[in-house]
Amino acid sequence: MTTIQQVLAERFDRALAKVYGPELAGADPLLRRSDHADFQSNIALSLKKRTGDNPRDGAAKIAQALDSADLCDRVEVSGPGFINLHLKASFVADVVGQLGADPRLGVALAARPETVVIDYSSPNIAKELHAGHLRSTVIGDALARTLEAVGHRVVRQNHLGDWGTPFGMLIEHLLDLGEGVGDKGVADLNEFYRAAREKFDGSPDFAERARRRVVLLQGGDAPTLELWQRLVDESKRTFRAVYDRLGITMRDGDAAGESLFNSRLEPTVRELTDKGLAVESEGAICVFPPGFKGKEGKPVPLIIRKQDGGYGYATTDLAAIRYRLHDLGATRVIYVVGAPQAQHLTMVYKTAELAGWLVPPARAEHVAFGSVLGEDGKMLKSRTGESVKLMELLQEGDDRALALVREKNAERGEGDEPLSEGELAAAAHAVAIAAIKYADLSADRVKDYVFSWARMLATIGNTGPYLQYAHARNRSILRKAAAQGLSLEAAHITVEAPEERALALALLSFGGAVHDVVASLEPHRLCTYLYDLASTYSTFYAKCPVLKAEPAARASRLALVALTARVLAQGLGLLGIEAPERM
RNA sequence: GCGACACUAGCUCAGUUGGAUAGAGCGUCGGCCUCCGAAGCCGAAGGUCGCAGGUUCGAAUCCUGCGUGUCGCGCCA
Repeated sequence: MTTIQQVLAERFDRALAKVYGPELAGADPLLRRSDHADFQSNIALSLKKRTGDNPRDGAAKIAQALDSADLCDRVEVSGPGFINLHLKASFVADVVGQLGADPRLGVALAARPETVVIDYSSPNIAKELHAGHLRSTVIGDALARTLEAVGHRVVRQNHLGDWGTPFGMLIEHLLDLGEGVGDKGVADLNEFYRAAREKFDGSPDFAERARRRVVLLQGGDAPTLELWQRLVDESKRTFRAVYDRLGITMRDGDAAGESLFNSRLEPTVRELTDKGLAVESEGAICVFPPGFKGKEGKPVPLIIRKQDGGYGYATTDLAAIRYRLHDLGATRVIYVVGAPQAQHLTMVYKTAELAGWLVPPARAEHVAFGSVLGEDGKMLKSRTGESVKLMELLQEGDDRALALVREKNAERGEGDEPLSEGELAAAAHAVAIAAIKYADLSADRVKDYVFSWARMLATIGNTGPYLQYAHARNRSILRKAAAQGLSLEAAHITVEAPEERALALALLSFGGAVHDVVASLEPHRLCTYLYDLASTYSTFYAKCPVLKAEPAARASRLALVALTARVLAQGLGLLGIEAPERM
């Protein structure tokens, strides 16, 4: 389908060619939604330097030359040189009609589909997912869904912490516990890890065994690998349980943990050394990407082989980015990782560039995010000062949401069948997930945010439940219409009332909002859009009766309602949030 | 010491990449259910966009300096 902006932009091209000649025809008309009209063009202001015209005169010339009789009721120059466009209702109606017929709801496919690798979630083996993993998991998943929706090939990568020195103590602890560990000993992973750590710190004997075990593991000793595999499998099982419950699309097959790169570490170091990028320094082998200065102005190293000959995370990260670019064929590599790692990641990219792995159009991007804070303004912790397990967080969400849904269900009016116990539980779960995810996604991700059940579960304001409510209320009308035998298909849409026009224009902005997220990797832009759509719809809902309207208006409004339901459900879906029929 | 990020209404946050009178929500105050789900809608009050310079027709947005806070800066990830 064509968008309003496309149609207008084409007319501006022609007008610019007419006024200033073909060389300016391609200039961006800078079309924006406006408080003073439906759209405004800022083109005349931006052209001042190129044409010499003062913006008001230029705007007048362009407006005069603009062939817009079929699109606009009025085109006027205003302020310092804005061109205000008041669209004809018939034009808006025509385009929103096309939107209704478009299965993609105006979300254009990417002109150039890419292979995009998204590194997100990335928990550690033998530790449970906790609140610290929430943001990466939720944001990464929303981005994965959104990029897929515009036609990119998305490769999820769960960069599990499944290798390295901690596994010495974990395996020895597993051996100490003996048989039957699969069903009991590892069940509480946090406790398992804590106990292993305690022994490691407390017993030199145990610590020595652990160190020897690490050597066996890295040497590929079969019995050791078997034990390691048991830990990995058990951990993955708990990850899967959390992902399922939270509605995360990461699957077992997406696991690409540190162990995957074990065999590539030595070749990676060799390649970097051969290329002259890595040098010996203080007994270690390091890359010093230019432009990074630390204490006392000394260059900051990426240590790719430690003094003791071992490899650290820098080597793994380099092997991983090489794998993603070369083996997976990515042209876009996205890291959904906390903001504190910004410098480290930049150094990795720089090194990958110098090594000739990361070359345009391929690029690597850090989707940085801030911390989840408790109500005390510090990092979210449980009462006992430990990290909050995601599973427990999700349970609390379900409990709180169930109380909320139950309370609202009791207030239901006549003719509105109460929800069954099963429906209540399902709705509560959907609401809880919406609350948690939306709170995480709706603000600029680089800032910290305070985790507050009261705020995220609020039924008014910019929250997940508010959007779900708008959708559910909307679906209620459609159910009633269907029960009356009214058709939602192929209705001729008209936009007469201002609320209808506002709703139509809001619906038409969906594709743009989705592509904003694709470009910026900032899901909150879609949230802001959806909240605006839901608000606009709520106003329409209050002012424009649907089922009680005259047949022609009723059919048109029903089509708008149906379209709104689709956009809300689709938009929430891109964020990983369900839109229940009833709640 | 060097660097990154943040700072917008009492609180929580937007601000379409330099455009018109800086917008929402919460909270406060005041209206709206004989009418499609009031988990809603409408209205009011509320601002030195951290501070100071600069760039230009125009700056919350770009540049410089400063302040406050958070986080990094060699063998953890």
